[in-house]
Amino acid sequence: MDASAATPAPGPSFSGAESSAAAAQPPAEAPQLRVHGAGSGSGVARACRHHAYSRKQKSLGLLCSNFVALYDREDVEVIGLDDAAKRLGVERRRIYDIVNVLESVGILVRRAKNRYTWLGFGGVPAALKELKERALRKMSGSPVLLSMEDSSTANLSDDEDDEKLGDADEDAESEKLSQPVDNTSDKPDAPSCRLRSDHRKEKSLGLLTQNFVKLFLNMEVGTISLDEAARLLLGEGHADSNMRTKVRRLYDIANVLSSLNLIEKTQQADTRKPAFRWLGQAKRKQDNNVMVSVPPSMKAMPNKRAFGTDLTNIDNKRGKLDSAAENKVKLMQGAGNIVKTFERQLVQGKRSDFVYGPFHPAGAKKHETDDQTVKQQERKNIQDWENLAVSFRPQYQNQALNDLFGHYVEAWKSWYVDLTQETAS
DNA sequence: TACTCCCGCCATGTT
DNA sequence: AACATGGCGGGAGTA
Repeated sequence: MDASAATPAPGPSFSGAESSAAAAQPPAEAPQLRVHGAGSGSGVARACRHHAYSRKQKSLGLLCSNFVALYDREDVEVIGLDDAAKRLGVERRRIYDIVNVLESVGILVRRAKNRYTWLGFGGVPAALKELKERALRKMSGSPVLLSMEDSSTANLSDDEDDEKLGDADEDAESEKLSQPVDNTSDKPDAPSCRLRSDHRKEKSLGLLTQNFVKLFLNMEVGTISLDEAARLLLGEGHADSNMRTKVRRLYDIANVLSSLNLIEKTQQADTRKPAFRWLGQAKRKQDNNVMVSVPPSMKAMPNKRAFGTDLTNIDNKRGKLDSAAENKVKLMQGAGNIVKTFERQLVQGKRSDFVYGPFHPAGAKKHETDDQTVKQQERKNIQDWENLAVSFRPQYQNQALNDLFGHYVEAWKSWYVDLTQETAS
């Protein structure tokens, strides 16, 4: 049976039926699970009672918080997906989402089918470190700042997999971060090169999560909007549909990461555009949400959307599309994007929340954008770029990076010039 | 209206 | 074949 079967159908559903009635019920001592709400303890929880269907109560972020609340305890070791789904009153499918993200940041590990081991927040630093290192490693061997391991993914467009089959790009998802215990090595014929199936994994939520995180870890991007992130991860020249899908996934991921306090939602000071800022301090979120114990089956709400009967993906052709436009993503372009983000922050100076990374360029003061002429500003910006170039470069420890940076600077500059010309016209 | 993002169909992978 | 995973995108809630 599939997810739907595990779905606590509206109504009784939770009758226990399961092995241990105990397990079936949110354990009394179990941490309280929360429900989003404007604080008024009353309303929200009950809300569902009255067809006040609230999306927020079902958000992945909240689910994640509850998941963590449920398992972040000493005595927890093994986590069963079914059990989790049951306790949290959601369908299995959602648990996969959560678990994939959590695994990506080292909070748990998949041990076997249906079985995960809780590592806790203590596992995060190491996971992040590993991510960062991996990216750096890759960086030195690839022309793009951000590990392209997956960005390539999409670029290779959805159908011409294999292009990167034997690629030296090894690890990519290969390690999928974990999987230590089972499989991996046991693959019957453990082909040394990637399987076509990897193609699928390349788009996994877990991998996407890691790359999203890397964006922060390596780029020192203070904040980034999901569009930007998607663009960076995808590379230029992608069908809108691709973009939209990626962004959707990023929303999912961002919500989970937010609930872990790894990132936080803010706004790009200038554009007002929603964006996320890296916090890096994974921990249980302590918001003032109402604490209520989650009813065994939260799905009791009448499904406004009448799912299940819906024929959504009719004609769906999963792998399709993308007329595979230009699969060849210009690496420099990728870099250019990264820069754009960075540059925008610099240029617009309004970004009070921009945080430079460890290699904070001494000369890159954030200039306050008052009302002086744009021209002046532009001139100044260009200069800043130069300063940046100087102050940045020495920071790189390895030569490859160093050279690499040179390219970027050039690209940035030319990009910037283009931009200003464009705007001028 | 645009932005968010839940939901579950169904392809793909595993046993 | 049955079951486990999880990509994906429609379209409903929210702002």
